[in-house]
Amino acid sequence: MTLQAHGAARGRAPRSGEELLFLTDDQLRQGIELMFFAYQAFTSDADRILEGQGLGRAHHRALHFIGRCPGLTVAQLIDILGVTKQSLNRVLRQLVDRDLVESRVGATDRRQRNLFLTPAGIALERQLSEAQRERVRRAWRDAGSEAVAGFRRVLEGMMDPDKRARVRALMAPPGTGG
Amino acid sequence: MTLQAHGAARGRAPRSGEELLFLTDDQLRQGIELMFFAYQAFTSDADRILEGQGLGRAHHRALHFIGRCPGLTVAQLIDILGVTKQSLNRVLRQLVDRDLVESRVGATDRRQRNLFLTPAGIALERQLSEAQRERVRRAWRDAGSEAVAGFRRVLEGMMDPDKRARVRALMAPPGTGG
DNA sequence: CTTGGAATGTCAACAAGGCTGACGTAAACT
DNA sequence: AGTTTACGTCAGCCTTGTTGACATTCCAAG
Repeated sequence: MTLQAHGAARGRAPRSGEELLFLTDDQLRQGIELMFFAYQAFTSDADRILEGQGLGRAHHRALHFIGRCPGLTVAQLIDILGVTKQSLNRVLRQLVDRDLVESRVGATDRRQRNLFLTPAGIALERQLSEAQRERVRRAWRDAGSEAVAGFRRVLEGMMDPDKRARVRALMAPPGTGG
Repeated sequence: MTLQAHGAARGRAPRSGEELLFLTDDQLRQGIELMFFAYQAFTSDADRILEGQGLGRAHHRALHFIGRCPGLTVAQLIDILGVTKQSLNRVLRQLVDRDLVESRVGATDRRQRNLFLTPAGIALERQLSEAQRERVRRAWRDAGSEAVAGFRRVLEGMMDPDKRARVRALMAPPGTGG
């Protein structure tokens, strides 16, 4: 498991100041597996809570982002989640039926629907994300702040640039210039 | 529902030597979202290749780990993937039918099946993981080696300890003591 | 040799959660 | 007035997960 730099030493001209990363296929594969295993563990917490409640991972994701951005529109949520409106709509309808989410007609544009969590929705979302937060909190605490910074940089770098930009714009509330 | 670190400064006794992380709910939530978005991007590459081929993400995962650990048994693969034998068996049968995977009767224990990639399987697995490797490679290169070390530490820390141990044992070939 | 249990394969039925296509409605834009 | 946009919805399909039940094969213990 120890990352051997397999082949010959090639292309090692050191980048000025920065050390050049020597990335073997083996190391990259380990990174890929780490993503898989970490995500598997990461989703297991909320899944456990949701099971038997008639809700699933899809509902959790919707609850999360509605809680995160109260009033966001259906189209925005579709873009974030990367699903079709039909798929999201099924989930959303179930959440509204259970009084976890409220869908209000848009104020300026009345075609739009602005989504909000109800008190019950807020409570469930808190419960769900608390499980995940606890896992992330522990991992971060054990890894240290430098590792956390690296974690963030790498994960951000893995996103598609345009998606990252759109998410940034949505997540950052309007008045986040300073 | 505890968690309001927001307000007063409490529990701030600095850990000796190590800097104490101030983990607000907000920071943790950002970390959670980062996991979601990065994983979303991360899986999209292989998904694109697989679409229309009659294969899906489940097949990719199986191919990956069979390629990684040639000869591993069905039970080991079930443990790695965290699915039922029925679910895995369907995927495996499709892979065998397409001559991407070979299932050999175990040498020592003939109840077991040892799984291997065929040449065609190796080719497909390479193509799939190359897409993912490219994404990871770019993210790592842009982030620098320290960030990569942090990325790894945090993701490893997110895994369940027993799962991590089992995976380590499986992934490290028998003679990886030195 | 018989029997129990472990590892595996397989069939059936079902559910969650994706997808496409088609259609409807209301509101906004031009 | 006509077109486009945002959303809801119905119908049908696919992948991939689940449980339950049962057959097979083989190792190991009695």
